[in-house]
Parts: sequence; C-alpha cells; structure tokens
Amino acid sequence: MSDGGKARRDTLFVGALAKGLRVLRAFDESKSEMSLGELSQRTGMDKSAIQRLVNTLHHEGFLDKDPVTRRLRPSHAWLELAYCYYWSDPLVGAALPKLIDLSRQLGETINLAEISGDHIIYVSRLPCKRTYFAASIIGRRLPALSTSAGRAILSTWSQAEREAAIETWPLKAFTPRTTLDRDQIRRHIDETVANGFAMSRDQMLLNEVAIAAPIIGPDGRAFAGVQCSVSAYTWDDARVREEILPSLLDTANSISPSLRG
Amino acid sequence: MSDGGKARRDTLFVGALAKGLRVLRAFDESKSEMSLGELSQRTGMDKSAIQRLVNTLHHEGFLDKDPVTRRLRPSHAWLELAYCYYWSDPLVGAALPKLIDLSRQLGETINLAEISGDHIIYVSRLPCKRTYFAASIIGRRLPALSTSAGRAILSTWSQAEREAAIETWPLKAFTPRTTLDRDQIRRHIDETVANGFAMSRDQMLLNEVAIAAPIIGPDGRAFAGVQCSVSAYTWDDARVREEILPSLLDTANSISPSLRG
DNA sequence: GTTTCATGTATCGCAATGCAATACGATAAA
DNA sequence: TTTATCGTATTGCATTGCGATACATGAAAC
Repeated sequence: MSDGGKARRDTLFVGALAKGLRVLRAFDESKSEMSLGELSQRTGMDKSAIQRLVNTLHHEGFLDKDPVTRRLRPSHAWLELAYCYYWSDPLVGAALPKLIDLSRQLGETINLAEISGDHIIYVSRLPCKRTYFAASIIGRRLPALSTSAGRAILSTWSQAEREAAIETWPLKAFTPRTTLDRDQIRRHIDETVANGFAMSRDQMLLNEVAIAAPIIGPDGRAFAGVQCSVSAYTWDDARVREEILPSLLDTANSISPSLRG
Repeated sequence: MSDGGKARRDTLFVGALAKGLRVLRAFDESKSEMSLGELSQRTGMDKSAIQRLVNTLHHEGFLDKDPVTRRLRPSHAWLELAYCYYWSDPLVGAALPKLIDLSRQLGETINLAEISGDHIIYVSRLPCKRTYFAASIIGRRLPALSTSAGRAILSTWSQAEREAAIETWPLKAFTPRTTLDRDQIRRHIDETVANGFAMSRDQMLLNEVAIAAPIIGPDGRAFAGVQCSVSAYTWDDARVREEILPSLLDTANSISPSLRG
C-alpha cells in the first residue's frame, strides 16, 4: 500500500529519485501547500523519507519553505521547467504567433491543446475574457474524450484507434451536462470526422461553447488542436460557425505545414 | 570538478535525487533535446549515472524519449508542474483577471513578473502582438536590474536594500544598448522611487519600450510588478505616459489590496 | 501554568541500493 | 567490412539512503 508503486527491481531504476519526483507530484490544484505530515500522508511514505526528500528538494530550489509555518510550496523552478518545455516543443514555436493573431482577430480565448496519453493538455492559452481560473492557465490536463480539442484530434486517427479510445479512455463529469455516454461521444466524433472540426457545449463548464480544429501532421494524423472557448450567452451555433470557424480552420491549417515530416 | 556540487555530506541530503534534478536543470533554451552523451557532458556526470537517472526520469514520465533517435526531451509533466505552481501562488489568482482586462483594454502585451532572488521571473504573460518567442512564454528569468519590472519592485525597498542590489546583482548585455553602468541604473531607480513606475528602452530587445508598476504589499514592499511592453516604432514617451501609464498603475494598485497582510 | 499533542529537526547503525567499470549490440559513417 | 559512436545490459562492492527513535518547539487544552 504505502510504497505500492516501487515497481521495478531494475538495476537502472533509482528509487530515491523516483520518490523525490513523487513528492513533486503530490502537489495539485486542491493541495498546493503542504506540511511534512500532509506530504507523508499523501505520498504514503514515512516521515523520515519525506523529511530527507523535502530537504533535498528545498536545497536544490524545487520547493519553497514558508519561514514561519514551515509549509512547502512549489517554487519558481516549476515555471522555469515550463519555459524549457516550450523551447523543446517545436509545435509551440510554430503555432504561437498565429494563435496570437487569431486571438486578436476574434477577441476570444484561444488555446493550443496537445494529446497526452488519454488526456489533452493545454500547452498555450491566450485568455481574452475573464473566465474561471483553471481555464486561463497552462498545463491543465483534461480527459480527451470530453474536450472538443481531444475529439478533433481523435477524428484524424484511424477508425480502429478511434474506437479503442472511445471505449477505453476515461470520462469524468465536470458539469451536470458533461457527456458520459460513449455512444453519444462516438456519434459526435463521427460528425467531427466528416466536418473537420469539433464543437461542444457545457462539457467542462456550463454555458461554455468550445470549438476546435485539428493540426494535421504530414501523415494525416493530428496530435494537437487549436481551440476557442466562448460563452453561450453571447454566441449561438450559427454565429460561431460563421464568425469563428473559418479563421480557426485557417489558423490550424496554416500551422500544419510547419510540422516536419 | 565533475560532481563539484555534491556538497553536503548531510544525512538529510539525498544525493541521488539531487543528481536527478540536475539532469532536469541541464535542459535550457539553447539545449532542449539531448542524447545520453550530451547530458553526461553537460552535467559532468558519468555515462552510467546518466543512464540510470534518465531511465528513472523517463519511467516516471519526466522525460520523453524519441523512439527513433532515443534523444530526450522535457515532457508534458513539466507543464503540469507549472499548473500546480499557479494554484500555489496567491498573487496569480488575484492578478490574472485584472491583467486580462488590462491587456484587452490596451491591446498590448501585459506581463506579471515576480522577484526571484536577483532575477525577475515572468509568471504570467498575455501577448497581444507578435514578438520574439522568448517574450511570449512564461518562466523566463531575467536579471532584475535590467528590467523595468525589477526596478519597479526594487523602488519599493529600503534605501539599503536597493543599494545592495544595485551594487551586487548581476547584469548581462542582451542588446548593444542594455545598461551596464550601475550608476545609471541607480539614477533610474531613484527616479522610479519618485515616480512610482519604471520605464526603460532597448534593455532586452531593441526598439522595445517597457513600463512597469510595482504591486505593493501590505508592508509597503513589492515583490511583483505589472509590466507592459510596446514597440518604440509606434509609441513615443508622451503617448505611453498618457495612454498606458494610468491604467497600468490602476491595475497594479487594484491588485495590492488582495495580498494578505 | 502545566499537560498534551502535533509538528519540525536531529542522530545513528544497518544493509539495501545506487555506483562505475565493463561488456554487448545496434546503427551510421568511412 | 571496418571503425566509431551511442544506447543497453550486467555485476560485485561499499556508499548511501533507510526508518526507528529521540529531541525541540510551539500551540491548544484544561
């Protein structure tokens, strides 16, 4: 139970490092500041281990320690890592300028999402309107099947891959109207295949309309998508199709050629 | 030499973890994808060590491995960490909505910078115009003395602290016109103290005008600032002062009260 | 004010774990 | 084919990280 994930007795596996990383992973949106005890509880590791790991992480600048409460928080190093990530991902460099233009042109929130296993992750976000916090910061992972970007990406994959995803990938209710019926999702993805874009409502947030287009690679498959979020209060289907869709597709298509074959 | 940083023989120090973290740190903007050999070279650790550490990092999802070239790259986990950071930093939650409004109102790039030792780090960026890549992604660290945000923050500190910073903090030439003369920087910070905002030109990029206001905490000291970057081609001093400065100051001041005392 | 609890910090002997040298295997260049 | 380069795998040794335990500090309970 406690160290259930220790896994491989492999000689190429450095357990101490893995444990340290697991301490980093213990932080999340609901728990972003912890005491030693809380960390110990969350990770299932004993107090001594946490003490040593935390000490090391702190010493190396990966955890900040509140001088009075002694509680631990993510440090600026966590942002520096994101900075490095951006330089390593060729898609970001190719897409960002175009996304900025699009965001400016539409005046609405534009996101760049990449597939990450069975989730999508928001790699770049350009918020234009106030929205809830989680929707304006990068690095958020969401079940791919529930997002317009995920469905747009999937729509470019083979029938078999799509089907496997639809059957097995995780779903979670974020709103009372999040689609949990896989048949319904299948139908929507089929439409997406035909249309070349995905549009969804109320999936992550009520009264949110999301529309996404895949960024298609040289092999015809997408692993990323451009997505736009708008409010259902001010946008109806027809207007989204007319005023957002064309530019969104243009942008996504204009990024495709920059992907190396 | 090789493992010069091994440092403390402390019993609370987990060397294997520290080494692993140093592998993560080996990546930067100029080297964002490496082979085992390159990593070994960069970190000064031997091949075996790198092999084990990389294996572990890969297994734990902190490094992606190109299936054909076997080269290693930052993974999406690096963005997830940034996501966590945002939840842990109360300033971001308080500031972001207001920054979005400001960005929309001005139609120019707005940044949130925090002090991080003797550098500032861009925590949030809202690009509105195309600019060079590094200026549009979060997590970038720059010498505080060379940035308008850094100077704005410093201007709220005590005379003694300011002086110490001006004398000892690092400087680096990013453009031919980056100010390297500490007396000149001192004069500029003195002006900033008097004015309540900082304005600089050509420091990080030629023909870039940056203007920043400190976000003042309950104790009168700032550790963060709101900054706006515009092009010198289209903005002269007078127009910046007239059209940008008031809203920028308003925004910075409106964030201050949300900082807990 | 003393007791009690909770939490952070420090110490220490043991052996499990990570170490570095080395050998193997593939792929690419010469 | 040869040679070089780079990723992968193995192994014996002792360094290093382990976890129980004891100490310190501060807050809450009574």
